[in-house]
This record gives sequence, structure tokens and C-alpha cells, in this order.
Amino acid sequence: MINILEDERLKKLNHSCAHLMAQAIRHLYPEVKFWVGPAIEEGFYYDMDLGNNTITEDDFEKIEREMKKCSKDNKRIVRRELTKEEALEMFKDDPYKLDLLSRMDENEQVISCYSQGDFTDLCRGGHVDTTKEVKYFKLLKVSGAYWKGDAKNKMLTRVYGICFDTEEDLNNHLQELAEAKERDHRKIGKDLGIYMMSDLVGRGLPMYLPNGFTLWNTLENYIRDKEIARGYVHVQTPPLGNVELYKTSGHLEHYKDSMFPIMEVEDEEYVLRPMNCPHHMVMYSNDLHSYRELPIRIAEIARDCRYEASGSLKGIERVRTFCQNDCHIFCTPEQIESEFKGVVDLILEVYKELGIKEYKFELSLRDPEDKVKYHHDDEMWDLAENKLREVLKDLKVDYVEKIGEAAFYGPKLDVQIKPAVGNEVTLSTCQLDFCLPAKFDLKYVDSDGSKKTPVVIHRAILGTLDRFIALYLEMTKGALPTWLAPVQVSVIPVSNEYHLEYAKKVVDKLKAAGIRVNLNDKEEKLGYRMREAQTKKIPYTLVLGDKELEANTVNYRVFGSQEQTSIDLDEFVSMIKKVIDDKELLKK
RNA sequence: GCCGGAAUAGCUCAACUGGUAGAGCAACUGACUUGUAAUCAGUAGGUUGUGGGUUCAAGUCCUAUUUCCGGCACCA
Repeated sequence: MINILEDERLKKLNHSCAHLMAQAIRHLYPEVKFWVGPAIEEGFYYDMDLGNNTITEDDFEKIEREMKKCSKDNKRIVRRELTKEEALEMFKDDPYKLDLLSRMDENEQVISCYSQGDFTDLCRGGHVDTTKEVKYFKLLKVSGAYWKGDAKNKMLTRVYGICFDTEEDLNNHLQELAEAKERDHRKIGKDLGIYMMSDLVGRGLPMYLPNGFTLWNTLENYIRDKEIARGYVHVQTPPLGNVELYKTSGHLEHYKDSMFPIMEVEDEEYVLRPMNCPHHMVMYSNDLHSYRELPIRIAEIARDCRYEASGSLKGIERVRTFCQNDCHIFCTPEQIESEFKGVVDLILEVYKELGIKEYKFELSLRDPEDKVKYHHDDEMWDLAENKLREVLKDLKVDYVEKIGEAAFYGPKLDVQIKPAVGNEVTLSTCQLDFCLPAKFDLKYVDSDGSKKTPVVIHRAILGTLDRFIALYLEMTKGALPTWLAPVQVSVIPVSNEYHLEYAKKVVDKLKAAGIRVNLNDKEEKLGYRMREAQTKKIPYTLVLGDKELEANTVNYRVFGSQEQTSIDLDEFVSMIKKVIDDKELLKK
């Protein structure tokens, strides 16, 4: 998917298109007042106050028509630099522009405006020369957006669009958007029987169907084995806890709004846990620990419950009950570096095996100016942040730094992935925590006999299993690698009358070898059953008829390929076992 | 949560400005006995998300509500 901001020409074009749209909207809705209208990765938008009017997608055609008219007028787009007085005079009737101006200092930045015919807008610029250049565009969506991005403010109307230099580029992009919709996990999840939702059960509460749970279990076993190989220990803790637990951890104070309300029973108070960290802290404190034992890596595939705002729910990407591939590493400050490195290394290994290629690392650091959010000792922060940087450099990992994005309790590394539809989400995460161990008064006995507080690293590789499945279905378009596919082999006897017996023998043999196989003995033509196997994206389809029966062979076809191969039955079994063991990715 | 849109058979979608709710797929029954993406015929399937209202008449208009979709905000 294209990123408009990476191409200077497209960035200017889309910015100019935002102005062209604003000009057209002003013609159609003279009362409109504009806030800001930048070029963004996906095109452009413009925020506006429409007063009592509304714009819906039905109005796009009308607005686009007016935009085409403005474009054809072929006005020059003229830049003019202004003094603050001039600017204040020019926009004296526009409270939004006055607000922008009030925060500008002419000694620090040039105040400029851009005009095209009857439309002038306060703007820093980056525009094409004439309106005629802005020709191949499309309005895409309309939504509300809080003024200045603050939920306490009024909601403005935001219209999104995109613009290209040629009609072909535009059509290709629209095609891509349509294809992205096709691989949305909500569609694939339904088509392949992965999960379901029900109003009766409640929103944001997914139920995994047999196919989905097979996928789930396979992933869970996979990541658990990886962790065991790296010295993690696995535990199980309850999905709720006494309210005191979350008072101690500080969760109740910090995250009350996104926790389910407190339940009172027999003079006790319980909450559904929003996180399992406190349980693991308590578990650590069950024993006295020596520095020789550290690091201790306590892992759990843990189900948590959060009251996510209704508007943020999205399939199984964002839900109200989710399972985290979680772990808490208790270590000494000296071990931060090696433990962090181990986590990043594991992330890279898992991504490679799963064929995940499109992602980016974000290192979230504190904003040293923000003493309210980050009120802990600067020395510790500096030490930790520098260590994390060094590790990433050592591993030659590309990453971007995000100042002020760190959690209040420590810096973190996130892996961001773009889903088929919507904003980037976090998949894996690795977070340092200087606060929580102290809150639970956790200690280890150091070599000199003194008691010290360990550092905790929270980390999740597959993140939440729910979200991982969503993203992975989108990445693979539902064509899962054989080792993860709910049904790995579909067996089709050519005729039920003559070949069913042999087919059953083949199925039994595959089952005995631990392969997930399905016998399609429906009274339908071979073509029909082949189509079913293909639409369900089953990796291997076997066709068994006279030839195979006589020679004790199978004829197989790999998903997405037309090629047919005949092979001895035993050879097929060992071949497919190898494909599964090697976690071979499906070639598309 | 906020702004906007949507909701019709298990699924995907029709039904012009209010005038008898339809199709394909899936399901079921029967015929066909099949060699790599849909064999043919038939049967059944609906209080049009839910509750109010307007009207001679509501899937269609108004209203409330629930859920979903697109964003915004949030995301330990």
C-alpha cells in the first residue's frame, strides 16, 4: 500500500487536493469553517465545522463534481507571506484560523497563506502550481474528529480523499483498497469458520469455532515450546482477583475506566483482571529469591478482560476478552540488556518462521520534560533507554524512536503492524518496568547479602492470540501454512461406489500420522468438491480413483496450484509430515 | 464513549418516488455415479434487528433502542 508522504510530488498533490476540496465545499456550504487539512500517508483529509449541515458519503459525488469544476478553472496556486497583523485581519471572521494564529510566533516561523481563485487558506504550504494538476482524485470517507484531537473538544467533520497524477494510479489504488477489504479478518474469519460473535453473548466477546480453536491451539503450543526452549516457565492464574490486588498494583488507579466494574460478594470485592501482571508479582513473592536464580521468566497464555470503548471494538483485533502470550521476566538491572536482547531475538525468530515481513519497531521513550507522567529517577531511565538502543543497534534492527510514548513505568519496544483495514496496531511488545516490583515489595538477595528490588520486563511475542490470528489471517489471506491450517488435507474419492473404501484407508493412515484430514464423500461431482477444498483454502487435496486404488498411490494438488502430482501413499505421508515439521510457508 | 452511515432467509444481495417481500448459494428430497473451482429437478426457509408512532396501506416515512461498518478519542 502506497505511502503518500514518502513521495514529495504526491504529498504536494494531496495537500493541494485538500485545498481544492475545501474550495468546493465552501461553494456548496458557504457557512463552513475550516480547521486543518494535511496530506497523510493514505492521501489527505480536511477538518471542518459545518454548523448545522452534515456531509455524508452520498454527498461525495456532488462535491467531486464541484472539485472538477474548480480544477478546470485552472487557477494558479499562489503563496503569500504575511505579517501576524495582516493574517489576523485577513482571517478575523474565522475563529479556527485565529486559534491557529494565536499559537504562531512570526519571529519563529513564516506565516503564509495560499490562494487559488476565490479560495484562500492559512497554510504552511507544499503545493503544486495550478489547480488543473489536481485532476485524478476520489473522496473516500467522512467521519467525526475531535477538534485538536482532544475528546473534550467539539467534534468536527473530517472528509478523507486521495489524489494521483494519473487515472491509472488512482484506479490501481482504489483496486488495492477493494482487495484489502477482501482480506479483512472479519470476512475471512467468517468464511473459514474461525470465530463467531453473538449479540446474545455480548459485543467484543469472540467465540472460537472448531477451525479457529485448532489454529489457536497450534499457535499456543508453538509459542510455548519456543519459550520453554529459552528457559521460560509456564504458570496458570485465575482471570479475576481481589480488588486489593489491583489497588496494590495501581491498575485500579490508572486504568479504572477500562476495567469492568467491581463485583461485591460476601463483603469482598473482586474485579475481572485487566492484566495478569499482579498475579505474577505475587507468584514471585511466594519464595525468597537469590540473585543466582535470576532471571526468572514466568509465562502464561492468560485471559484478561477489559472494558474497551464500544467504538473501538473490531472483530478479533480489538475485543473485551483476550488472551495474551504474556511473560514477566524478573531480573537484575545488569541483566536488562541480555534479557531485552533475548526477547527481540525471539521476536525476530518467530516472525521469520511465520513469514511475517511487514512490520516496524518502535522504541517508546520518555519525554524528559513531562515530569507528571515520568516522575521516577532519571538515572534509571537514561540507563535503560541507552541499553535498549544499544541492543537494537547490535541486532541491526531498524526502529523509530517515539518520545513521550513510553508507559509511565518504563520504556518499551513495540512491533507495529498495519491491518487490512484501519490504523496500525501493536503485535509484539517488550516493556521495562521500574514501578511494579517496588509496589509489591519484591526482593532478591544479592551476592553481598543485601536485599534488592528486581526489574520486571513485560513481554508478549504473539501479543494477544486473538489479534495475532486476525493479523495472520489478513497477511495470508486465509491460506494458512500447512502446519497451522485447521484442515490440512481434503480427501476426495472420485466415486463413492468404487473408491470410498480406499479413501477411508488413506484418511485413517493420515490421521494415524497426526495429520488433520477431512473426507469429502458428498454425493457431488468431483469438480464441486474440488471447489469446496479450494474455497476453504485447504493446503492439500487428494483425488483418489481407479489409478490410485490400483497402485496404492495418491494424486495431490497444493492449494492455489493447478498442478497434479501422483505419489506413493507412504511417500505422501512422510512428505506432508516433513512439510508440517519444517513449518513450510504456503507458496502463493 | 463521540460524529456519520447501515441492518431484508444460514450466507451474499434485490424490491423505482409508501401499494401482494424476491434471487443465487447453502440446507433438505429425488434423479445422475461422476478424474481436479459450481449436474439437473423439486421442497422448505421471513413478525424485513427490536419497541413505539404516522398512514386506507410501512422493508420503505418519523421516533427510541440494540448491534454492525467507517473514522475520532482511548489502547497498561
